[in-house]
Amino acid sequence: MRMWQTSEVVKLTGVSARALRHYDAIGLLEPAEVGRGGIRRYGRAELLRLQQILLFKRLGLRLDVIAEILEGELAEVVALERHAEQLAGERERLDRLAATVDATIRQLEGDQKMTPETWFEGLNDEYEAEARRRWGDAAVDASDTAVKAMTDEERRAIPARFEALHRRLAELKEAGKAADTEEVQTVVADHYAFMASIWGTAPTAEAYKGLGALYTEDPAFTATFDDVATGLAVYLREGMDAYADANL
Amino acid sequence: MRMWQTSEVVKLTGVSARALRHYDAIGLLEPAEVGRGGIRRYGRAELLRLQQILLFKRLGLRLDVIAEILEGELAEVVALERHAEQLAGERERLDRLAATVDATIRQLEGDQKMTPETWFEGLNDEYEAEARRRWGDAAVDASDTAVKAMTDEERRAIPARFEALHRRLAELKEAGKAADTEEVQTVVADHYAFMASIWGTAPTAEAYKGLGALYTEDPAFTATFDDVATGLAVYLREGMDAYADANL
DNA sequence: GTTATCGGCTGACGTTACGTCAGCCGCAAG
DNA sequence: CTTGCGGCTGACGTAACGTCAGCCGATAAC
Repeated sequence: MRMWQTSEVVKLTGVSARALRHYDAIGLLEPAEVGRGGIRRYGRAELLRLQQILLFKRLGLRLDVIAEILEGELAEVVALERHAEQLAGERERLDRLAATVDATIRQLEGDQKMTPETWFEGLNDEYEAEARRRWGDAAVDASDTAVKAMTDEERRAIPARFEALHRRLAELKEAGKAADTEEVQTVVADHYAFMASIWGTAPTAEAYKGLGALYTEDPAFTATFDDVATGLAVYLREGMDAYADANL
Repeated sequence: MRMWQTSEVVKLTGVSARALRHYDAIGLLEPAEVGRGGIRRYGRAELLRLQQILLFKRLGLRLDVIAEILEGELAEVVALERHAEQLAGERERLDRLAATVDATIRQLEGDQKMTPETWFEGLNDEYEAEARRRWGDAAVDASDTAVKAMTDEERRAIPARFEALHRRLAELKEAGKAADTEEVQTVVADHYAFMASIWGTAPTAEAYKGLGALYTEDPAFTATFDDVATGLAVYLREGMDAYADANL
Protein backbone atom coordinates (compact mmCIF):
# COMPACT_ATOMS: atom_id res chain seq x y z
CA MET A 1 0.00 0.00 0.00
CA ARG A 2 1.13 3.48 -0.85
CA MET A 3 2.42 5.39 2.13
CA TRP A 4 3.14 9.08 2.65
CA GLN A 5 5.62 10.50 5.07
CA THR A 6 5.29 13.75 6.94
CA SER A 7 6.60 16.14 4.30
CA GLU A 8 4.35 14.61 1.68
CA VAL A 9 1.28 14.89 3.85
CA VAL A 10 2.22 18.51 4.49
CA LYS A 11 2.23 19.22 0.78
CA LEU A 12 -0.99 17.32 0.19
CA THR A 13 -3.04 18.84 2.95
CA GLY A 14 -1.35 22.03 4.02
CA VAL A 15 -1.16 21.18 7.70
CA SER A 16 2.20 21.72 9.38
CA ALA A 17 4.55 18.91 10.32
CA ARG A 18 4.34 20.07 13.90
CA ALA A 19 0.57 19.79 13.82
CA LEU A 20 0.81 16.24 12.51
CA ARG A 21 3.14 15.33 15.36
CA HIS A 22 0.78 17.03 17.75
CA TYR A 23 -2.17 15.03 16.46
CA ASP A 24 -0.08 11.94 16.93
CA ALA A 25 0.86 12.95 20.44
CA ILE A 26 -2.74 13.45 21.51
CA GLY A 27 -3.91 10.36 19.68
CA LEU A 28 -6.10 12.20 17.23
CA LEU A 29 -4.29 10.89 14.17
CA GLU A 30 -1.68 8.19 14.49
CA PRO A 31 0.47 7.17 11.54
CA ALA A 32 -0.20 3.77 10.01
CA GLU A 33 3.33 2.78 10.90
CA VAL A 34 6.52 4.19 12.29
CA GLY A 35 9.77 3.27 10.64
CA ARG A 36 13.38 3.30 11.80
CA GLY A 37 14.36 6.61 13.24
CA GLY A 38 10.76 7.17 14.26
CA ILE A 39 9.73 8.20 10.77
CA ARG A 40 5.94 8.45 10.47
CA ARG A 41 4.20 6.91 7.52
CA TYR A 42 0.56 7.59 6.82
CA GLY A 43 -1.70 5.38 4.74
CA ARG A 44 -4.87 6.08 2.81
CA ALA A 45 -7.08 5.63 5.82
CA GLU A 46 -5.09 8.20 7.79
CA LEU A 47 -5.31 10.75 5.00
CA LEU A 48 -9.05 10.25 4.84
CA ARG A 49 -9.28 10.77 8.56
CA LEU A 50 -7.13 13.86 8.30
CA GLN A 51 -9.51 15.36 5.74
CA GLN A 52 -12.35 14.94 8.17
CA ILE A 53 -10.30 16.46 10.95
CA LEU A 54 -9.61 19.51 8.82
CA LEU A 55 -13.26 19.78 7.90
CA PHE A 56 -14.27 19.98 11.55
CA LYS A 57 -11.37 22.23 12.42
CA ARG A 58 -12.58 24.81 9.94
CA LEU A 59 -15.84 24.83 11.83
CA GLY A 60 -13.88 25.79 14.91
CA LEU A 61 -14.37 22.58 16.85
CA ARG A 62 -11.83 21.65 19.48
CA LEU A 63 -9.53 18.75 18.79
CA ASP A 64 -10.84 16.64 21.64
CA VAL A 65 -14.38 17.10 20.37
CA ILE A 66 -13.29 16.16 16.85
CA ALA A 67 -11.72 13.03 18.28
CA GLU A 68 -14.99 12.13 19.99
CA ILE A 69 -16.90 12.58 16.76
CA LEU A 70 -14.49 10.50 14.74
CA GLU A 71 -14.52 7.77 17.38
CA GLY A 72 -18.29 7.73 17.15
CA GLU A 73 -18.64 8.68 20.82
CA LEU A 74 -20.42 11.89 19.95
CA ALA A 75 -22.96 12.50 17.21
CA GLU A 76 -21.87 15.09 14.71
CA VAL A 77 -25.14 17.02 14.85
CA VAL A 78 -25.09 17.15 18.62
CA ALA A 79 -21.54 18.44 18.66
CA LEU A 80 -22.30 21.08 16.07
CA GLU A 81 -25.43 22.30 17.77
CA ARG A 82 -23.59 22.60 21.04
CA HIS A 83 -20.83 24.43 19.22
CA ALA A 84 -23.29 26.80 17.58
CA GLU A 85 -24.61 27.73 21.01
CA GLN A 86 -21.14 28.45 22.30
CA LEU A 87 -20.42 30.59 19.28
CA ALA A 88 -23.60 32.55 19.86
CA GLY A 89 -22.64 33.11 23.49
CA GLU A 90 -19.15 34.19 22.54
CA ARG A 91 -20.58 36.57 20.00
CA GLU A 92 -22.90 38.13 22.51
CA ARG A 93 -20.05 38.62 24.94
CA LEU A 94 -18.00 40.29 22.23
CA ASP A 95 -20.90 42.53 21.34
CA ARG A 96 -21.23 43.74 24.89
CA LEU A 97 -17.49 44.26 25.17
CA ALA A 98 -17.36 46.19 21.93
CA ALA A 99 -20.24 48.41 23.04
CA THR A 100 -18.51 49.17 26.33
CA VAL A 101 -15.21 49.89 24.64
CA ASP A 102 -16.87 52.19 22.14
CA ALA A 103 -18.67 54.03 24.90
CA THR A 104 -15.40 54.49 26.76
CA ILE A 105 -13.69 55.81 23.67
CA ARG A 106 -16.49 58.31 23.11
CA GLN A 107 -16.11 59.46 26.68
CA LEU A 108 -12.40 59.96 26.29
CA GLU A 109 -12.78 61.86 23.06
CA GLY A 110 -15.78 63.81 24.18
CA ASP A 111 -16.21 66.74 26.50
CA GLN A 112 -15.22 66.22 30.11
CA LYS A 113 -18.54 67.45 31.44
CA MET A 114 -20.25 64.59 29.63
CA THR A 115 -18.37 62.17 31.79
CA PRO A 116 -20.95 60.69 34.09
CA GLU A 117 -18.87 60.51 37.23
CA THR A 118 -20.12 62.81 39.91
CA TRP A 119 -19.61 62.86 43.59
CA PHE A 120 -20.28 65.42 46.27
CA GLU A 121 -20.78 63.40 49.36
CA GLY A 122 -17.27 64.20 50.42
CA LEU A 123 -17.78 67.85 51.16
CA ASN A 124 -14.51 68.09 52.97
CA ASP A 125 -11.49 69.75 51.48
CA GLU A 126 -9.64 66.53 50.91
CA TYR A 127 -12.05 65.56 48.18
CA GLU A 128 -13.06 68.94 46.85
CA ALA A 129 -9.86 69.33 44.85
CA GLU A 130 -10.30 65.88 43.41
CA ALA A 131 -13.93 66.59 42.63
CA ARG A 132 -13.06 69.76 40.75
CA ARG A 133 -10.35 67.99 38.87
CA ARG A 134 -12.57 65.10 37.94
CA TRP A 135 -15.93 66.72 37.33
CA GLY A 136 -15.33 70.35 36.73
CA ASP A 137 -15.92 73.59 38.62
CA ALA A 138 -19.48 74.20 37.45
CA ALA A 139 -20.89 71.05 38.93
CA VAL A 140 -19.01 71.49 42.18
CA ASP A 141 -20.15 75.09 42.48
CA ALA A 142 -23.76 74.11 41.84
CA SER A 143 -23.61 71.63 44.62
CA ASP A 144 -21.89 74.13 46.86
CA THR A 145 -24.70 76.58 46.30
CA ALA A 146 -27.34 73.97 46.99
CA VAL A 147 -25.73 72.87 50.22
CA LYS A 148 -25.30 76.46 51.38
CA ALA A 149 -28.97 77.08 50.75
CA MET A 150 -29.83 74.35 53.23
CA THR A 151 -30.69 75.11 56.83
CA ASP A 152 -28.03 74.42 59.37
CA GLU A 153 -29.98 71.51 60.71
CA GLU A 154 -30.28 69.98 57.33
CA ARG A 155 -26.66 70.50 56.61
CA ARG A 156 -25.56 68.94 59.85
CA ALA A 157 -27.81 65.98 59.26
CA ILE A 158 -26.28 65.02 55.96
CA PRO A 159 -23.83 62.47 57.34
CA ALA A 160 -26.46 60.91 59.53
CA ARG A 161 -28.88 60.60 56.65
CA PHE A 162 -26.30 58.88 54.54
CA GLU A 163 -25.51 56.63 57.43
CA ALA A 164 -29.18 55.76 57.78
CA LEU A 165 -29.54 54.99 54.11
CA HIS A 166 -26.49 52.80 54.19
CA ARG A 167 -27.77 50.90 57.17
CA ARG A 168 -31.14 50.26 55.59
CA LEU A 169 -29.36 48.91 52.57
CA ALA A 170 -27.09 46.75 54.68
CA GLU A 171 -30.09 45.17 56.35
CA LEU A 172 -31.67 44.26 53.04
CA LYS A 173 -28.38 42.92 51.82
CA GLU A 174 -28.04 40.74 54.91
CA ALA A 175 -31.56 39.48 54.27
CA GLY A 176 -30.39 38.31 50.88
CA LYS A 177 -32.55 40.64 48.81
CA ALA A 178 -31.29 41.20 45.28
CA ALA A 179 -30.34 44.78 44.45
CA ASP A 180 -33.12 45.10 41.89
CA THR A 181 -35.77 44.02 44.39
CA GLU A 182 -38.57 46.48 45.04
CA GLU A 183 -37.63 46.97 48.69
CA VAL A 184 -34.07 47.81 47.80
CA GLN A 185 -35.21 50.05 44.99
CA THR A 186 -37.31 51.99 47.48
CA VAL A 187 -34.24 52.78 49.51
CA VAL A 188 -32.31 53.62 46.36
CA ALA A 189 -35.09 56.02 45.38
CA ASP A 190 -34.57 57.80 48.69
CA HIS A 191 -30.88 57.85 48.04
CA TYR A 192 -31.48 59.32 44.61
CA ALA A 193 -33.72 62.04 45.98
CA PHE A 194 -31.20 62.85 48.63
CA MET A 195 -28.40 63.11 46.11
CA ALA A 196 -30.56 65.44 44.01
CA SER A 197 -30.97 67.73 46.98
CA ILE A 198 -27.25 67.81 47.54
CA TRP A 199 -26.33 68.25 43.90
CA GLY A 200 -28.88 70.97 43.41
CA THR A 201 -30.28 69.12 40.40
CA ALA A 202 -31.73 65.72 39.65
CA PRO A 203 -28.93 63.49 38.35
CA THR A 204 -29.25 62.00 34.88
CA ALA A 205 -29.05 58.24 34.54
CA GLU A 206 -25.45 58.54 33.45
CA ALA A 207 -24.50 60.79 36.30
CA TYR A 208 -26.19 58.56 38.86
CA LYS A 209 -24.58 55.42 37.53
CA GLY A 210 -21.27 57.21 37.53
CA LEU A 211 -21.70 57.93 41.20
CA GLY A 212 -22.31 54.24 41.81
CA ALA A 213 -19.19 53.43 39.86
CA LEU A 214 -17.19 55.81 41.98
CA TYR A 215 -18.39 54.11 45.15
CA THR A 216 -16.82 50.89 43.99
CA GLU A 217 -13.82 52.36 42.26
CA ASP A 218 -12.41 54.62 44.91
CA PRO A 219 -11.03 52.49 47.75
CA ALA A 220 -11.57 55.26 50.26
CA PHE A 221 -15.32 55.21 49.64
CA THR A 222 -15.46 51.47 49.25
CA ALA A 223 -13.81 51.13 52.62
CA THR A 224 -16.33 53.54 54.12
CA PHE A 225 -19.18 51.40 52.90
CA ASP A 226 -17.42 48.29 54.05
CA ASP A 227 -17.37 49.67 57.56
CA VAL A 228 -21.14 49.32 57.43
CA ALA A 229 -21.28 45.97 55.69
CA THR A 230 -18.85 44.09 53.50
CA GLY A 231 -19.64 44.42 49.84
CA LEU A 232 -22.11 47.23 50.42
CA ALA A 233 -20.53 49.48 47.84
CA VAL A 234 -21.03 46.93 45.10
CA TYR A 235 -24.54 46.22 46.33
CA LEU A 236 -25.50 49.87 46.26
CA ARG A 237 -24.00 50.33 42.83
CA GLU A 238 -26.09 47.44 41.54
CA GLY A 239 -29.17 49.01 43.03
CA MET A 240 -28.34 52.38 41.53
CA ASP A 241 -27.76 50.84 38.12
CA ALA A 242 -31.12 49.11 38.28
CA TYR A 243 -32.81 52.29 39.46
CA ALA A 244 -31.30 54.37 36.70
CA ASP A 245 -32.23 51.82 34.08
CA ALA A 246 -35.80 51.64 35.30
CA ASN A 247 -36.57 55.24 36.14
CA LEU A 248 -34.18 57.68 34.52
CA MET B 1 -1.22 55.20 56.33
CA ARG B 2 -3.89 52.58 56.30
CA MET B 3 -2.76 49.33 54.71
CA TRP B 4 -4.73 46.36 53.43
CA GLN B 5 -3.41 42.83 53.18
CA THR B 6 -4.38 40.30 50.56
CA SER B 7 -7.57 38.96 52.10
CA GLU B 8 -8.87 42.48 52.69
CA VAL B 9 -8.18 43.54 49.15
CA VAL B 10 -9.99 40.42 48.03
CA LYS B 11 -13.06 41.43 49.97
CA LEU B 12 -12.90 45.02 48.83
CA THR B 13 -12.41 44.40 45.16
CA GLY B 14 -13.48 40.86 44.45
CA VAL B 15 -10.28 39.82 42.71
CA SER B 16 -8.76 36.53 43.82
CA ALA B 17 -5.67 36.28 45.98
CA ARG B 18 -4.03 34.29 43.21
CA ALA B 19 -4.69 37.09 40.77
CA LEU B 20 -3.10 39.61 43.12
CA ARG B 21 0.01 37.45 43.39
CA HIS B 22 -0.01 37.07 39.65
CA TYR B 23 -0.15 40.82 39.14
CA ASP B 24 2.74 41.11 41.55
CA ALA B 25 4.70 38.45 39.70
CA ILE B 26 4.35 40.17 36.34
CA GLY B 27 4.96 43.58 37.85
CA LEU B 28 1.52 44.91 37.06
CA LEU B 29 0.66 45.70 40.66
CA GLU B 30 3.27 45.47 43.39
CA PRO B 31 2.33 45.83 47.05
CA ALA B 32 3.42 48.98 48.83
CA GLU B 33 5.45 46.84 51.18
CA VAL B 34 6.14 43.23 51.98
CA GLY B 35 6.27 42.21 55.62
CA ARG B 36 7.77 39.28 57.45
CA GLY B 37 6.80 35.99 55.93
CA GLY B 38 6.39 37.71 52.58
CA ILE B 39 3.02 39.17 53.52
CA ARG B 40 1.83 41.71 50.96
CA ARG B 41 0.44 45.03 52.13
CA TYR B 42 -1.30 47.39 49.75
CA GLY B 43 -1.78 51.11 50.29
CA ARG B 44 -4.33 53.55 48.93
CA ALA B 45 -2.28 54.19 45.80
CA GLU B 46 -2.15 50.50 45.01
CA LEU B 47 -5.88 50.11 45.48
CA LEU B 48 -6.49 52.99 43.12
CA ARG B 49 -4.21 51.38 40.59
CA LEU B 50 -6.00 48.09 41.06
CA GLN B 51 -9.31 49.76 40.34
CA GLN B 52 -7.94 51.05 37.09
CA ILE B 53 -6.63 47.62 36.24
CA LEU B 54 -10.06 46.13 36.84
CA LEU B 55 -11.66 48.84 34.77
CA PHE B 56 -9.50 48.01 31.77
CA LYS B 57 -9.87 44.32 32.38
CA ARG B 58 -13.62 44.64 32.09
CA LEU B 59 -13.03 46.13 28.67
CA GLY B 60 -11.17 42.98 27.74
CA LEU B 61 -7.70 44.48 27.48
CA ARG B 62 -4.71 42.24 27.99
CA LEU B 63 -2.66 42.67 31.14
CA ASP B 64 0.50 43.71 29.33
CA VAL B 65 -1.45 46.40 27.49
CA ILE B 66 -2.99 47.58 30.74
CA ALA B 67 0.50 47.84 32.20
CA GLU B 68 1.61 49.97 29.28
CA ILE B 69 -1.32 52.29 29.73
CA LEU B 70 -0.75 52.68 33.45
CA GLU B 71 2.94 53.30 32.90
CA GLY B 72 2.02 56.03 30.45
CA GLU B 73 3.80 54.26 27.61
CA LEU B 74 0.60 53.91 25.66
CA ALA B 75 -2.25 56.39 25.36
CA GLU B 76 -5.53 55.05 26.64
CA VAL B 77 -7.48 56.14 23.57
CA VAL B 78 -4.99 54.54 21.23
CA ALA B 79 -5.11 51.27 23.11
CA LEU B 80 -8.88 51.26 23.17
CA GLU B 81 -9.24 52.04 19.51
CA ARG B 82 -6.83 49.30 18.63
CA HIS B 83 -8.75 47.00 20.91
CA ALA B 84 -12.05 47.95 19.32
CA GLU B 85 -10.65 46.98 15.94
CA GLN B 86 -9.55 43.62 17.22
CA LEU B 87 -12.95 43.04 18.73
CA ALA B 88 -14.60 43.86 15.44
CA GLY B 89 -12.35 41.41 13.65
CA GLU B 90 -13.04 38.73 16.19
CA ARG B 91 -16.74 39.30 15.83
CA GLU B 92 -16.57 38.99 12.09
CA ARG B 93 -14.66 35.76 12.39
CA LEU B 94 -17.22 34.40 14.80
CA ASP B 95 -20.05 35.38 12.50
CA ARG B 96 -18.54 33.56 9.59
CA LEU B 97 -17.90 30.52 11.73
CA ALA B 98 -21.42 30.53 13.06
CA ALA B 99 -22.85 30.79 9.56
CA THR B 100 -20.79 27.84 8.39
CA VAL B 101 -21.72 25.77 11.40
CA ASP B 102 -25.40 26.57 10.96
CA ALA B 103 -25.23 25.65 7.30
CA THR B 104 -23.62 22.35 8.19
CA ILE B 105 -26.27 21.61 10.78
CA ARG B 106 -29.03 22.34 8.30
CA GLN B 107 -27.39 20.00 5.85
CA LEU B 108 -27.27 17.26 8.43
CA GLU B 109 -30.90 17.74 9.32
CA GLY B 110 -32.47 16.97 6.00
CA ASP B 111 -31.67 19.65 3.53
CA GLN B 112 -32.53 21.54 0.45
CA LYS B 113 -29.07 21.61 -1.00
CA MET B 114 -27.14 18.83 -2.66
CA THR B 115 -24.20 18.34 -0.40
CA PRO B 116 -21.47 15.76 -0.38
CA GLU B 117 -23.17 14.17 2.59
CA THR B 118 -26.27 13.42 0.61
CA TRP B 119 -24.75 12.87 -2.79
CA PHE B 120 -23.70 9.37 -2.17
CA GLU B 121 -25.12 8.05 1.03
CA GLY B 122 -27.42 6.16 -1.16
CA LEU B 123 -28.75 8.49 -3.80
CA ASN B 124 -31.84 9.96 -2.38
CA ASP B 125 -34.97 9.39 -4.37
CA GLU B 126 -35.25 12.83 -5.82
CA TYR B 127 -31.83 12.80 -7.35
CA GLU B 128 -31.67 9.17 -8.11
CA ALA B 129 -34.37 9.72 -10.72
CA GLU B 130 -32.43 12.65 -12.14
CA ALA B 131 -29.23 10.61 -12.24
CA ARG B 132 -30.90 7.69 -14.00
CA ARG B 133 -32.25 10.07 -16.61
CA ARG B 134 -28.87 11.69 -17.22
CA TRP B 135 -26.55 8.74 -17.05
CA GLY B 136 -28.77 5.71 -17.33
CA ASP B 137 -29.65 2.84 -15.03
CA ALA B 138 -26.44 0.93 -15.55
CA ALA B 139 -24.27 3.86 -14.46
CA VAL B 140 -26.29 4.55 -11.34
CA ASP B 141 -26.26 0.91 -10.33
CA ALA B 142 -22.52 0.75 -10.92
CA SER B 143 -21.97 3.73 -8.69
CA ASP B 144 -24.18 2.22 -6.05
CA THR B 145 -22.11 -0.93 -6.13
CA ALA B 146 -18.83 0.96 -6.05
CA VAL B 147 -19.82 3.04 -3.04
CA LYS B 148 -21.15 0.01 -1.20
CA ALA B 149 -17.86 -1.74 -1.88
CA MET B 150 -15.91 1.00 -0.10
CA THR B 151 -14.69 0.58 3.41
CA ASP B 152 -16.60 2.48 6.06
CA GLU B 153 -13.62 4.77 6.50
CA GLU B 154 -13.56 5.64 2.89
CA ARG B 155 -17.27 6.23 2.69
CA ARG B 156 -17.29 8.48 5.72
CA ALA B 157 -14.44 10.52 4.32
CA ILE B 158 -16.20 11.32 1.05
CA PRO B 159 -17.58 14.67 2.22
CA ALA B 160 -14.25 15.79 3.61
CA ARG B 161 -12.49 14.87 0.38
CA PHE B 162 -14.95 16.83 -1.68
CA GLU B 163 -14.53 19.72 0.68
CA ALA B 164 -10.77 19.57 0.30
CA LEU B 165 -11.03 19.57 -3.49
CA HIS B 166 -13.45 22.47 -3.45
CA ARG B 167 -11.16 24.49 -1.22
CA ARG B 168 -8.16 23.88 -3.43
CA LEU B 169 -10.21 25.08 -6.35
CA ALA B 170 -11.50 28.09 -4.45
CA GLU B 171 -7.94 29.13 -3.64
CA LEU B 172 -6.90 28.95 -7.27
CA LYS B 173 -10.01 30.88 -8.23
CA GLU B 174 -9.18 33.56 -5.67
CA ALA B 175 -5.68 33.72 -7.10
CA GLY B 176 -7.22 34.52 -10.47
CA LYS B 177 -6.11 31.36 -12.23
CA ALA B 178 -8.16 30.52 -15.31
CA ALA B 179 -10.02 27.23 -15.22
CA ASP B 180 -7.92 25.75 -18.01
CA THR B 181 -4.66 26.61 -16.27
CA GLU B 182 -2.40 23.69 -15.53
CA GLU B 183 -2.67 24.14 -11.79
CA VAL B 184 -6.44 24.07 -11.90
CA GLN B 185 -6.39 21.14 -14.26
CA THR B 186 -4.29 19.23 -11.76
CA VAL B 187 -7.00 19.63 -9.17
CA VAL B 188 -9.66 18.76 -11.70
CA ALA B 189 -7.69 15.61 -12.51
CA ASP B 190 -7.92 14.68 -8.85
CA HIS B 191 -11.61 15.45 -8.95
CA TYR B 192 -12.00 13.27 -11.98
CA ALA B 193 -10.14 10.40 -10.35
CA PHE B 194 -12.23 10.74 -7.25
CA MET B 195 -15.45 10.74 -9.24
CA ALA B 196 -14.23 7.65 -11.04
CA SER B 197 -13.79 5.88 -7.74
CA ILE B 198 -17.29 6.83 -6.74
CA TRP B 199 -18.89 5.95 -10.02
CA GLY B 200 -17.06 2.68 -10.17
CA THR B 201 -15.79 3.52 -13.66
CA ALA B 202 -13.89 6.30 -15.37
CA PRO B 203 -16.46 8.79 -16.68
CA THR B 204 -16.58 9.44 -20.38
CA ALA B 205 -16.10 13.01 -21.58
CA GLU B 206 -19.82 13.27 -22.05
CA ALA B 207 -20.68 11.94 -18.61
CA TYR B 208 -18.11 14.15 -16.92
CA LYS B 209 -19.31 17.25 -18.75
CA GLY B 210 -22.82 16.29 -17.84
CA LEU B 211 -21.85 16.32 -14.20
CA GLY B 212 -20.38 19.77 -14.61
CA ALA B 213 -23.59 20.90 -16.22
CA LEU B 214 -25.57 19.51 -13.31
CA TYR B 215 -23.43 21.53 -10.91
CA THR B 216 -24.36 24.77 -12.60
CA GLU B 217 -27.89 23.96 -13.65
CA ASP B 218 -29.28 22.57 -10.46
CA PRO B 219 -29.56 25.36 -7.88
CA ALA B 220 -29.30 22.81 -5.09
CA PHE B 221 -25.80 21.92 -6.26
CA THR B 222 -24.84 25.44 -7.16
CA ALA B 223 -25.76 26.68 -3.71
CA THR B 224 -23.49 24.15 -2.06
CA PHE B 225 -20.55 25.29 -4.13
CA ASP B 226 -21.35 28.89 -3.44
CA ASP B 227 -21.01 28.22 0.27
CA VAL B 228 -17.32 27.66 -0.38
CA ALA B 229 -16.80 30.48 -2.83
CA THR B 230 -19.15 32.42 -5.01
CA GLY B 231 -19.13 31.25 -8.57
CA LEU B 232 -17.27 28.08 -7.74
CA ALA B 233 -19.78 25.84 -9.53
CA VAL B 234 -19.24 27.65 -12.83
CA TYR B 235 -15.49 27.68 -12.30
CA LEU B 236 -15.43 23.96 -11.69
CA ARG B 237 -17.62 23.25 -14.71
CA GLU B 238 -15.25 25.22 -16.90
CA GLY B 239 -12.37 23.23 -15.51
CA MET B 240 -14.22 19.97 -16.09
CA ASP B 241 -15.09 20.91 -19.64
CA ALA B 242 -11.49 21.79 -20.39
CA TYR B 243 -10.31 18.59 -18.76
CA ALA B 244 -12.75 16.46 -20.74
CA ASP B 245 -11.79 18.15 -24.00
CA ALA B 246 -8.10 17.71 -23.40
CA ASN B 247 -7.96 14.27 -21.88
CA LEU B 248 -11.08 12.23 -22.54
C1' DG C 1 35.59 6.57 2.42
C1' DT C 2 34.35 10.74 4.31
C1' DT C 3 31.68 14.69 4.84
C1' DA C 4 28.10 18.12 4.16
C1' DT C 5 23.29 18.23 3.57
C1' DC C 6 18.59 17.10 3.82
C1' DG C 7 14.58 15.62 6.24
C1' DG C 8 12.80 13.77 10.34
C1' DC C 9 12.53 13.08 15.25
C1' DT C 10 12.43 14.11 20.21
C1' DG C 11 12.27 17.11 23.94
C1' DA C 12 11.23 21.54 25.90
C1' DC C 13 9.89 26.31 26.31
C1' DG C 14 6.52 30.10 25.15
C1' DT C 15 1.79 31.76 24.72
C1' DT C 16 -2.77 33.92 28.41
C1' DA C 17 -4.38 34.65 33.00
C1' DC C 18 -4.87 32.75 36.33
C1' DG C 19 -7.15 27.93 39.07
C1' DT C 20 -5.73 24.46 41.81
C1' DC C 21 -3.10 21.84 44.67
C1' DA C 22 0.95 20.66 47.80
C1' DG C 23 3.86 21.85 51.30
C1' DC C 24 5.84 25.15 54.46
C1' DC C 25 5.60 29.27 57.93
C1' DG C 26 4.20 32.57 61.50
C1' DC C 27 1.02 33.91 64.78
C1' DA C 28 -2.81 33.46 67.97
C1' DA C 29 -6.29 30.72 70.48
C1' DG C 30 -7.41 26.59 73.12
C1' DC D 1 2.05 22.68 73.01
C1' DT D 2 -0.92 21.62 69.46
C1' DT D 3 -4.42 23.38 66.24
C1' DG D 4 -5.95 26.22 62.95
C1' DC D 5 -6.12 30.14 60.06
C1' DG D 6 -4.01 32.94 56.65
C1' DG D 7 -0.37 33.74 53.66
C1' DC D 8 3.47 32.41 50.82
C1' DT D 9 6.22 29.92 47.31
C1' DG D 10 6.69 26.75 43.75
C1' DA D 11 4.77 23.96 40.07
C1' DC D 12 1.47 21.85 36.97
C1' DG D 13 -2.55 22.44 33.80
C1' DT D 14 -5.06 24.88 30.16
C1' DA D 15 -5.39 24.94 23.69
C1' DA D 16 -2.99 24.09 19.82
C1' DC D 17 0.58 24.27 18.08
C1' DG D 18 5.24 27.71 16.72
C1' DT D 19 9.84 27.75 17.36
C1' DC D 20 14.23 26.47 18.46
C1' DA D 21 18.08 23.18 19.88
C1' DG D 22 20.30 19.03 19.36
C1' DC D 23 20.60 14.41 17.58
C1' DC D 24 20.05 10.63 13.70
C1' DG D 25 19.90 8.19 9.41
C1' DA D 26 20.17 8.30 4.47
C1' DT D 27 21.93 10.38 0.45
C1' DA D 28 24.82 13.21 -2.52
C1' DA D 29 29.10 15.42 -3.30
C1' DC D 30 34.04 15.25 -2.96
